[in-house]
Amino acid sequence: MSGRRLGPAFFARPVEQVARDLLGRHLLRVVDGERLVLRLVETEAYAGETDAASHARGGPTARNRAMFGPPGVTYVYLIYGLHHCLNLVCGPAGEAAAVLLRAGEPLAGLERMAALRAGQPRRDWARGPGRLCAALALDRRHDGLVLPHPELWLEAGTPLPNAAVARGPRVGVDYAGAAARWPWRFLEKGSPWVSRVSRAAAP
DNA sequence: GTCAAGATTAGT
DNA sequence: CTAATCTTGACG
Repeated sequence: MSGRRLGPAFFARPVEQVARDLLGRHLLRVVDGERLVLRLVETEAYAGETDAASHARGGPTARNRAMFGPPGVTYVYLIYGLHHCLNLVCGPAGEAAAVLLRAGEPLAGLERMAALRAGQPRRDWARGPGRLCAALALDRRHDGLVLPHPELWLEAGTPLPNAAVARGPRVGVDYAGAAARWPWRFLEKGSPWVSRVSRAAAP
């Protein structure tokens, strides 16, 4: 196996620290009794109400309620009425900080992910936050779960050394003013599994 | 009540 | 570059 299951203590830290530390960790998902494994290669940190780019900026709503829960809770939202995105709540309860999981390298359950991705090219299974949720069959029903959960959890995996980590501004948050330029996107240098936007931005 | 825009993606 | 399609927050 890939190590111990990560619990609340892992997430109860500053959100940008957790986002950095999630790279190289393993995200596990059980679908119909089958184990799917992704090795995380791209994340983004979002703070709470002080972050103009965060969904929590306006306080709690029906959609973002889970963000205000304790560390280790999932926040899954629907974007553009089409795609789901998975976040993990960080910091103390009520702070509403969370890490968006943007991309992962598939390690196990490839056939199942292929079926869930319905005809997409194999290399595209988990590149991008919407694709990641599609590959793992995650949607709003998985909002507010407490990790570790019987069908969704994180294992220690192998954290990346600093030399293997790149960072840059968050994607798609131009509306957020100065906060749009905070370097809170973290990714594995040179990984072919990072999202399309991160590949385009890479040298 | 209306309405514009969004932490995206696939297809022109 | 644009369509697809649902939730939210601003505005009356």
